[in-house]
Amino acid sequence: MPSRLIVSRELADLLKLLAHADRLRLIEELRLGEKDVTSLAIALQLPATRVSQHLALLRAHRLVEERRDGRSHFYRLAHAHLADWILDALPFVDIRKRLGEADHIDTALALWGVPDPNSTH
Amino acid sequence: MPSRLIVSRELADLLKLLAHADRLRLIEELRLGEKDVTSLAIALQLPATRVSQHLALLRAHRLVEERRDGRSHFYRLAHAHLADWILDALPFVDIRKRLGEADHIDTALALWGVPDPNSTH
DNA sequence: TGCAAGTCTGCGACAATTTGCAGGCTTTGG
DNA sequence: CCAAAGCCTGCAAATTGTCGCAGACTTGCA
Repeated sequence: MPSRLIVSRELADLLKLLAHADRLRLIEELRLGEKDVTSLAIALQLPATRVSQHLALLRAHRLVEERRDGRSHFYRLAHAHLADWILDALPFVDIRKRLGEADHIDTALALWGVPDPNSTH
Repeated sequence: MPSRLIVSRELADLLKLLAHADRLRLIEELRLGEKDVTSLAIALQLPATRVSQHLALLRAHRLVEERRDGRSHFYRLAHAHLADWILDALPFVDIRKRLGEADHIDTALALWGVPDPNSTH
């Protein structure tokens, strides 16, 4: 019954794909909608070549989808909730890195334009 | 304002830590409660040394906590919802790997003893 | 047609991770 | 005290991932 092994391998592949600061920022950057490679490169202050390489990886695993318009290639998230799911991991980040700031998580969420859940009910 | 960069790096570190099939299986194995190293090694069919090395990593990032009783070292999840959050990622796994099985996700969940959410309401 | 903008892919050097093995530490039982 | 059980750490080889650069491809425009 190696099914659990197979599933854990697939999950590990997915997490490996996401385990890179630039790719995480790309995904969060696409939270609000599609963007082209140049815009993403400017927003993240990265060379367009590297952005393209990251997007190629995300695309190979079907996490983003591509649309071409003229010379530009626009990318969007294939799963609308992927960016949310990633931010759900913030509580698991080592507490020692969040020192001195009890509302660090909310601050981080606000940085990505996520409304504070504590103020919505 | 490099805060977003810092947060993305912390998240990437966390994901990197989780991006290993053995460590994922360890975490899922601890879902139901604490276990000692030998039990984990037997359950996962891995050499105890490797299990210990994986646990050391998870421990360094405060994802698991250790309790010593005699010669045995028992480990438990530091965050009760970590295992759940990981399984929430199953919908993002490349659809091509889930061929021919529409309820593959539920099957995977059942493999780890998670009750089917579709049958609870 | 020619050229530039925008993006992609291949390749090589460099960096990080994984894994088995050897040895060490602590506890239990005699 | 001594030996074995249970676990941990350090180290080196092998594997894997990253990143910059060079070159290619397509599209828009003159």
